[in-house]
Amino acid sequence: MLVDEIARPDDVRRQNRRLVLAALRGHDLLSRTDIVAQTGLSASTVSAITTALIAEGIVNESRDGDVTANRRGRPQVALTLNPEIATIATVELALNLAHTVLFDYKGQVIAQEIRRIPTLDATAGDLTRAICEMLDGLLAGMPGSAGRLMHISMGVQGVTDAASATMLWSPITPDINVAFGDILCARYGVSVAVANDCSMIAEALRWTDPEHYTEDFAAILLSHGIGMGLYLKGKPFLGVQSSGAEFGHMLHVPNGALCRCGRHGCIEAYASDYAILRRTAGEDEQAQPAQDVDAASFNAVADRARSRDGAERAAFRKAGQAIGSGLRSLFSLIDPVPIALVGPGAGVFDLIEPDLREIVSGTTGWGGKPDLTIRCYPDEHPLILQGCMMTSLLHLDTQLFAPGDLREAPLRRAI
Amino acid sequence: MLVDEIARPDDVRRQNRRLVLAALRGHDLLSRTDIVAQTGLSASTVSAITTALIAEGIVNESRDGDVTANRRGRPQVALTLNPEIATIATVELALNLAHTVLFDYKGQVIAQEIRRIPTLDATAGDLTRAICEMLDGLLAGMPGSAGRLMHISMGVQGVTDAASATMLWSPITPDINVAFGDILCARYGVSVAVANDCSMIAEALRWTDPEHYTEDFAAILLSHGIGMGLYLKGKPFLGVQSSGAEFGHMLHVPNGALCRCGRHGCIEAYASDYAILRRTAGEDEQAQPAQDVDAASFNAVADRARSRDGAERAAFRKAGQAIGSGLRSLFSLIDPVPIALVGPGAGVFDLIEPDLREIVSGTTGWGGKPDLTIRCYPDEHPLILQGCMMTSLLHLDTQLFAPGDLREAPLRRAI
DNA sequence: CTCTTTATTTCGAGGCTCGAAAAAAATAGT
DNA sequence: ACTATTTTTTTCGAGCCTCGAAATAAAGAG
Repeated sequence: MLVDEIARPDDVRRQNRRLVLAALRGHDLLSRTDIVAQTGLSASTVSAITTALIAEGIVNESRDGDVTANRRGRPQVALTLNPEIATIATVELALNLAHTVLFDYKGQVIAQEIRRIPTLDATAGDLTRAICEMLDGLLAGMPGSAGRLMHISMGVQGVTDAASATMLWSPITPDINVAFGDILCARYGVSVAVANDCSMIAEALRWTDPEHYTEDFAAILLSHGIGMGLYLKGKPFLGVQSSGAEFGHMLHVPNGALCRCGRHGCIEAYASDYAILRRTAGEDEQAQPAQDVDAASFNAVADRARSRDGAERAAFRKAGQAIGSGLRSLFSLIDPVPIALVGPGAGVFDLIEPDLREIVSGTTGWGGKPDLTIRCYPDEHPLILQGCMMTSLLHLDTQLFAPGDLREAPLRRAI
Repeated sequence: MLVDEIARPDDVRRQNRRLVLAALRGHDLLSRTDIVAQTGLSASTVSAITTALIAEGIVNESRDGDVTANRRGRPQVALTLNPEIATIATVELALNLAHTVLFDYKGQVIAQEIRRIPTLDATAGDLTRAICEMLDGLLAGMPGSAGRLMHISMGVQGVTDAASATMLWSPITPDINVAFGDILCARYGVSVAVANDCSMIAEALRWTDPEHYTEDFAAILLSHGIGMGLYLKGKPFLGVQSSGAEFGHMLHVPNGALCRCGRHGCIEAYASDYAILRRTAGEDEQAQPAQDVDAASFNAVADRARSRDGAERAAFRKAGQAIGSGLRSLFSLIDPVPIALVGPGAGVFDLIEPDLREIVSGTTGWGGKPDLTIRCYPDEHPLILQGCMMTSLLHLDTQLFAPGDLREAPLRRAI
């Protein structure tokens, strides 16, 4: 109905606990006084909240890390998140690749495994079996951490539904509607978040570079496919059905080139690696997209594009136009925001930048700000990993470690 | 910083008051028991809140409107918003038209004036002068209401910045960056909301037809220009700089037809009335857009398009393709949502629907739901009016009538 | 005129935040 | 060595809030 949520007195405490945990998450070592300064809460409230957090084992006093030594007055005692209160696991699933990691509550790596899997020929069963094998192995190797597993975050290439923690469609495997969330939840008894890898990248950027990526920004992954992770008003923007912002499948040319999604004219059909190679090879726009493009041949094409003005350079220019066209439409809807380009395509930004900027320029027709900030991150994997980690840790901070819920078993998957 | 907002105990009461007022706003006559059922609050809390609201004069007990007559037990006493506690004013500013209305707190019209103004030749000063004259006249005619004026909402054609309550650019007048908010705020001493007319339409739909327009939907105005009002997750979506979702200026054809905004290839340059007439007249795509298109000639073209297959019909088909192309991109970003088409363009929907649907079809490449709901509302003015009204009333409900703030003078403009 | 039924208010318990005062724990000065 | 000063942290009481239970109010039914 129209009724929003009803507020209860203890919601206040929940919210302020979140604030304290967020402060601690951002700064590792903080005294109570620091927390007062950061959050704006009163000293009494911070005292009450921190004593509770310490009693529950979520936060530790760390005497050795003395923040302010040799000053007059009672010394501050530094607080820090207790790394051993929880373990989380992350899974990155990409083309021919699965990467699982175990982290502690402070975000330090406990153990990890990278495995090459022929995903194009793998069924949903194959994939889940491999992932579970890997997780089982990690947990078995770290018996101390196994019992403390509290959340799993998964970043996958493809279209996901966050609400049902399902991978709806992915270019890396023929199977569709794979309910990774339910499967992993059933096996490990913890809540599971499944999201598009681009959402994870956005999450990572927000935490690693809060200077530049604060309230509103977009991370665009230029790789095998074209995806986007979007932050609006300081919150991750997932689509209405929470299948994410499919930047790569905005329409660039009506009835244009064949896209891997089966439709025609998508941005991806001009700007992804397969699109660039298809054009470079002189194939028809309607030719079936390659399922896999290896980095070597992509880089070879980029090198040729840089050395001489030919079909290669033209293909990258087309890519720049496609992305620029998408950005122009995106900016019409949500106003210009800082853009992060991530993945192999970011490594060849010099080849696409001029055309991209030409199309985007004059975004605001009535004379608004025309400047466009773009930063490039050629390697997407560390960002995906970190995004998964932050997703899990933030889930613990906000959901699980809210008062009262602490001891309840997390039976359902996460939002 | 990263810190969200800090919660205090009285925030709880504020939120729950909002809930009670929202229930009353939606149902006119409600007993305390009804409110308990609607909101989920306890009877004690509802009792406490309603007695406070009655004491402050915001709510009235209405004995005559007996909800449940002739039943056993103590009869329920109906509560209703007190229409006389506040007056609000709305201003609709469109091409050659200004429409001002005074409403009471229950949303009933007190007085209104419609005035035809040659806006294309009017300066910002002319416009504000006219608006103030009209408002002064209405307030003078209703001496009882004048002192109770508490908010003004303005819906204008063009690009607005809600945060600064400014009209950044508008097709109806040459002047730009007109700070209507500051001007009206200074003159009447109340907070002022200035928004795009399409946002107002969305607001109105949400309240008049909550069945169909709940959490997520878009209202697209097809008229002199092409605009959009968007609701996401039950909240109005204004762009990052809160200049709104400029659907009409998404890119349809790179380097395409000349748009009134000065750029090329915008959807509006194909789908607005001036675009259709330009094409019908056989003019070049790059010809300067007409500043004003009268309804009669537009309808004449539509009639010809219906009667024979010629340039007219082709123009409407182009319009359908442009809108369809925009919808396809929009749906890629935010998933399909119900669409309301509003304004003159909605009256000729039969002419654009086939092409529109053909382009949109297959929106979700991976096999998601393809169904697209479109409803048409040929007359935009009642919706704009109602949207302005609801914006003001909701502002009073949520901001002004929160406890503690009641007697403070509203000196700044609204968000 | 009493009984039953339903609506609303009152009252006490248990939260919460906050400011002021108290306690704790160090350095500085004599 | 011992007191004064300074800074951090905790404790305590006031003033919010919601809620459940009990009390009160106001009808119709018998």
